[in-house]
Amino acid sequence: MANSSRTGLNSDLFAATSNLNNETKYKFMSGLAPEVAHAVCAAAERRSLARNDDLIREGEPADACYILQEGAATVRKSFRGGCEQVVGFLFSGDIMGTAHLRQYAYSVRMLSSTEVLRFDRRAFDDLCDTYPQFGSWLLQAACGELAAAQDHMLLLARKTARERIAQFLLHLDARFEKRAVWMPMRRREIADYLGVSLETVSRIMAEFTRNGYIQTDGRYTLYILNRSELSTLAEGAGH
Amino acid sequence: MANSSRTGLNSDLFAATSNLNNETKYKFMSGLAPEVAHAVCAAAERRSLARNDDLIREGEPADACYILQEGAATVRKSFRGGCEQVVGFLFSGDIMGTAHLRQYAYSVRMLSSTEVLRFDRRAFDDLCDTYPQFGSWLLQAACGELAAAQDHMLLLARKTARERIAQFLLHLDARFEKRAVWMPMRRREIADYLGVSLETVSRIMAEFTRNGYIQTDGRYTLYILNRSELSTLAEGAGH
DNA sequence: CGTGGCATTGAGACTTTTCAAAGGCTGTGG
DNA sequence: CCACAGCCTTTGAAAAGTCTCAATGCCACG
Repeated sequence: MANSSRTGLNSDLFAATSNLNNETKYKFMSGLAPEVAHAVCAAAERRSLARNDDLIREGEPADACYILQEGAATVRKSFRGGCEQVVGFLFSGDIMGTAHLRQYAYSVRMLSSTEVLRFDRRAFDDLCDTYPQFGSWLLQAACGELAAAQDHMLLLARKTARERIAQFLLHLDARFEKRAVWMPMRRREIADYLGVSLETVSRIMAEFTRNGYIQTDGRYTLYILNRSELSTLAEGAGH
Repeated sequence: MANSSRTGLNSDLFAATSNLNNETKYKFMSGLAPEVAHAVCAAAERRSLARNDDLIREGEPADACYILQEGAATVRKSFRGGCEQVVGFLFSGDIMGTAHLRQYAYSVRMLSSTEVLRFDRRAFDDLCDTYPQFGSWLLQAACGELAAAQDHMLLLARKTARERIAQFLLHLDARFEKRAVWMPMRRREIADYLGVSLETVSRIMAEFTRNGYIQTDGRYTLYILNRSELSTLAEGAGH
């Protein structure tokens, strides 16, 4: 199920370079000079987590950063005290926990069993000071995430439910080179992320299936049958 | 109209330190060591712009970064080819144009006459390499913006029009220390930013005025009369 | 093989949008 | 300095899309 060729969410950087430099131990570090990559690896500690484990909890002291090595996760923010809202999905290569304050600004909960690299915050800051290249690499990644966040805001602010779901499915598809798209998240989580009700997600995916745009195989596997029609829908035909 | 005590949008960093270190030439640089701040200033070039000028255009080569010194601006992304969508507002202290790619990912259009500091991209990168502290300061700012973007996603994904507008007005209010809130943007731009129609903005602001929560004086000036009631509304009473 | 969570489907209700028209402010030109 | 023109805002009524509530069905896991 887990698939090592997935590239990161919100990370054009990783996607652009993921086929190069496979000599480096971890693909997400391609782009860094070998000695920098080596120093970064040396500072990391491997950890394994199971589905539904929380790697990071919003509000707790931000004393470590993580890079997702294998698996998938949700980014959540608490909302009106009780509820939690999904504001992003993470896949391998994504960075987690680079807070600008003392506390984490969001929670990260695993969608599958995962492997992460843990960086002690102090060690991480030292790496930035010692290797400016690492710092600017991180800055690039942050700017990329910000750009992705702006795209998502646009989706949330202006698109219809149909457009949102078409775009979401295409994004997932683009992230996997395989024909089958891995969908480890629940309807509830997709709905939260896209700002619609879970019933609407269900209804529109049923509609897409009826129209022959997609096909599902169980809960976790999706096939895109008509990419161009979905693209047209996602861009908002008829506006 | 322009007001030098405004702090930056999306910039808790600036807000937190804006009352300290007034010896430094530009308040947004407090937090940086004096020699770093000096080097940064030396690399900057002042520019003035008028209302409706575009500082940055989406898709053009990203060969400079800017810091907004005085005034206000909108961040825009093109949408369905023709239209533009407002994804953010900028005030003094905010950083613009730190793209992770070769091209700018968004446009920046001025809402008022403004003063900006221009940094040649190469000079900017050199500063990052020479002064790791500057790089991490930028990273912090980027993480802060990302956190703000996530908050905004939450607003767009889950809040009602009434809640969105209440939160928006409170955010504007928090950014100014004065009693009067400066609102240089049009209804259309507020509506885009909040993901509602401009008529809805108008209707709900009229409702807030009827209820005695706010008071407007011309198009550009707003007074918050009942902060606590607006807070309750913004958090979504009754969910 | 049962049980509980998750997904699907339907019908009615509600918020918000769209379309349309009138009113008011702003800034420009005389 | 005043008047006018144009744009922006306000307000109303009807329509559309999405949500909520509710019941049924399916699948995975113990």
